[in-house]
Amino acid sequence: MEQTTDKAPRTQYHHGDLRAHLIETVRILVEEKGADGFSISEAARRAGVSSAAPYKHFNDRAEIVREVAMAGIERMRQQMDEAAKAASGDDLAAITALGLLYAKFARTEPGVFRLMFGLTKGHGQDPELREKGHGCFEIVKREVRAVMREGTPDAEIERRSMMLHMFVHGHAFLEIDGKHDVELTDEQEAMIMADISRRIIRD
Amino acid sequence: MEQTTDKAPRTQYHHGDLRAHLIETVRILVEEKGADGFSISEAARRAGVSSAAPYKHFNDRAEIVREVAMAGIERMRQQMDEAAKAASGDDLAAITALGLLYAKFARTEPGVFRLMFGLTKGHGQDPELREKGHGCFEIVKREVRAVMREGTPDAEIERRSMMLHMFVHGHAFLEIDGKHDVELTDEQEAMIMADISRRIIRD
DNA sequence: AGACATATGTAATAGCCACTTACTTTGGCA
DNA sequence: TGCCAAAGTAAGTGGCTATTACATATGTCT
Repeated sequence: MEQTTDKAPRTQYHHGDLRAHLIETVRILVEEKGADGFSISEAARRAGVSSAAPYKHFNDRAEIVREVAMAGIERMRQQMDEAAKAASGDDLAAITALGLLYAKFARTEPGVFRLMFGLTKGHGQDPELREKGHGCFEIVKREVRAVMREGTPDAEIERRSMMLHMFVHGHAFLEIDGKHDVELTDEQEAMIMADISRRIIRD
Repeated sequence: MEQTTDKAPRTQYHHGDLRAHLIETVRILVEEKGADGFSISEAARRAGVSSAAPYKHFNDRAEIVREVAMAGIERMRQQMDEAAKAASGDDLAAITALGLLYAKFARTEPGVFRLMFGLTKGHGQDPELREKGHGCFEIVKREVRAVMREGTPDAEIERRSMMLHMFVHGHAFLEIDGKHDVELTDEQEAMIMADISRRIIRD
């Protein structure tokens, strides 16, 4: 029925769902070769279409990559939702779990993870990307509020949540960029994440 | 005497010091347009030489960019040295100052800062870059050791230093990528940096 | 001083890429 | 059934990386 095999030519003139297929192909290429290590022509070849075909579905290269980044944020938000739900209530467990998930996502999809952040100049201004990122941060704030004493002002919730985000964000990037002096085992990472959660949340 | 003006053709056949001039030109281009927003041809045009000239001094594009990143790390290390020296002894002041400097460097030279880290696939494996980065981290560890009680094991110094690095690294990237929900004033940043230093160092 | 080797420049070129234009095929719907 | 819009193709433009063959300057040795 569907022709999704890489590099194989189609039997039908029309692809079926070239747009979605290209986004997935580019996602794979981003992981294989990095965000700037592949060409749209290459993605088209893998999809079995001409190099002009992608431009029937996207204005330019940046738009395809942007879709891959958006899908990545969406994926992360879902995983964060699940992780928070699974550990909610247990004091700092949910916050620690969210931090570990952030790092795990970065390790699992380093290419897409990089895309979700440093993409390009002006990338941070894209309102849709911003909103999706905001959605992830809301999950963190919700869990932070849950473990802080009642009456804590919003600004303080925001401040603690930001501090947590800064930490896990730096950890994730240092790890996928191979900048850690010493590699952490999973246990050490879990210990550090629980430790920093306590240090940041508790007075 | 010297012809360094952009886009102007030289009067001499030989440039004088094209290698250094190109590194500086590329540094500027990296800040203006991002690491992948410019071409070596463009740098050559700005330097007033043919598009083939750069390849007399560098094997490929990546090598030029690498030199720019290296110079950036070196610049940051010098600034860290000064910052640590200026505040040393004052309990957590030196550590806070180092954190603030990290963020300030990222704001001042975001293009080069990105280069120094996420550059490309396999970038983290470059031994010379790693060693230079190591030099920066040694400054942090030295200051951490200075404020922790005597007899603290190396592993614990390393652990606290890593935690500090993770935090400031995440803060720097979230800021230059425009991902902070709310912008921090300089005062708020200084407060947060002092706060996290205390939280991470103190038991 | 003269001559040669080497360093450093240029022009021309190959191969790839992003993106456009003009044309073709196909599927859906009136 | 016939027609139109959607989605494909082939061919072309201009730019980029990198190479090759060639030109010119620099310095060193006698």
